[in-house]
Amino acid sequence: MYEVLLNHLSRYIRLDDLEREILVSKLRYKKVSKKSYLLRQGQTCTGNFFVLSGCFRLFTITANGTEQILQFGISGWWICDNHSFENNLPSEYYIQAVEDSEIAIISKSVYEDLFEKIPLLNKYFRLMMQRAYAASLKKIELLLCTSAEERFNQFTNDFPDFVQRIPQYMLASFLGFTPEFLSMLRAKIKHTADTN
Amino acid sequence: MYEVLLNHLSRYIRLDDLEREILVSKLRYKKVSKKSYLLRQGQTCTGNFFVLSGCFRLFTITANGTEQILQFGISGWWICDNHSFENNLPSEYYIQAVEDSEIAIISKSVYEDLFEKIPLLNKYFRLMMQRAYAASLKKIELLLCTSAEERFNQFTNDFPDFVQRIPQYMLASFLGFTPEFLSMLRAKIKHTADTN
DNA sequence: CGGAATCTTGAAAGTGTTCAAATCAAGTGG
DNA sequence: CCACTTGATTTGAACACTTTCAAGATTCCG
Repeated sequence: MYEVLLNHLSRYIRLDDLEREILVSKLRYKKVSKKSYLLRQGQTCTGNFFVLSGCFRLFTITANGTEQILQFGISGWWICDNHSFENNLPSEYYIQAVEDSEIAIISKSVYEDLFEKIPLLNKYFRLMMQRAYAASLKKIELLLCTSAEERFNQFTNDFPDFVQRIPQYMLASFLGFTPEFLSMLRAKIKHTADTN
Repeated sequence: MYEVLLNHLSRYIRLDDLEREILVSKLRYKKVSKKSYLLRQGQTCTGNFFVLSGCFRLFTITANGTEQILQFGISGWWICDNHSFENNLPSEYYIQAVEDSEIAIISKSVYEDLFEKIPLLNKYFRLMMQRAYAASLKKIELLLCTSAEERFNQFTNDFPDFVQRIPQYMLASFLGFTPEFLSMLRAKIKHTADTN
């Protein structure tokens, strides 16, 4: 049930059987059907969610009422509003399943306790946070240094299968432009491909 | 010498005297004069740098040859190319002092050892990475959801004193637009203020 | 003081958005 | 399983925001 998570953990830290047992006993498994929410704007984020399968998006609603996707979470990644989670504050974000998905939940109520019982988890989450931070910095660089067209091309090259999985309008939002513009890009690319 | 760092640490974890002593013995203090570099593109990042005083910028050179600032580091923040540091890879970034500064360095050679001797540091850096990650996510949101003008106004309101400290062209770069455009914004604001 | 770095100004050009309408795809209930 | 409704994508024209380039003014620092 938690193999994906346990495998993932073992790539960063080495837990003994007892620790693993404690961890598993604190986890909660959940099937999440497409379009349902793990978190809505205004709610406090009560869990840290590990994606076992499927896909989630973290988004906010902008001043002019449109959805802006900030992150996707797929198998092997944690997704959470850490700020809300840590400080018990209402979140600005929505976390929604893009596909039927499965997750492992560490809820707020057991989080601190878990770190006390398994101190090595501090190292694991240090590395996870570092990874997420590095990914965010890379994204900032992409947003600041490249045009919409370059971002689209690069992302399509780097994650061709993921691009197939999600609706185009979500991809456009994530990459920071409009669905109409993405449509134009696709038409342009198709055309240049045709004329070769 | 390291008060800023030790105070900062004590806000997140409680070290005993021995641990503190070990930590201090592994740190290296350095004065860094304005415009000198802690890291250059192509080099491997050999230290994790805590800013005791002063200010640094982390930037890259874009395809068209201009500097793009991704981060500032001021007193109380760590600055480092984690990706390069952890994996011994050449960095894409420059880290340069914006002012005469002082830093505490944890170098690569003692980093792992330090976590072994003081496991509690895993918690501290977990929280630091989480904080840096949250800040990055906030910045991504800002870049995706707001116009250049809004970004400028918001940043100026949130960090009025910091804005005074740095050259305008660095602020423009950090916020993701050109110095010329910033100049225009300032003129516009000045004008609307005058006509009130 | 002199030279380099920084900031300002304005016109022209580019990139991406908005809006509205048409087409296409997909999910649902009868 | 088809018909219907809703959701997603496409297209094009007008517009808005930001950049580019070039020149001039200003400030900083040795």
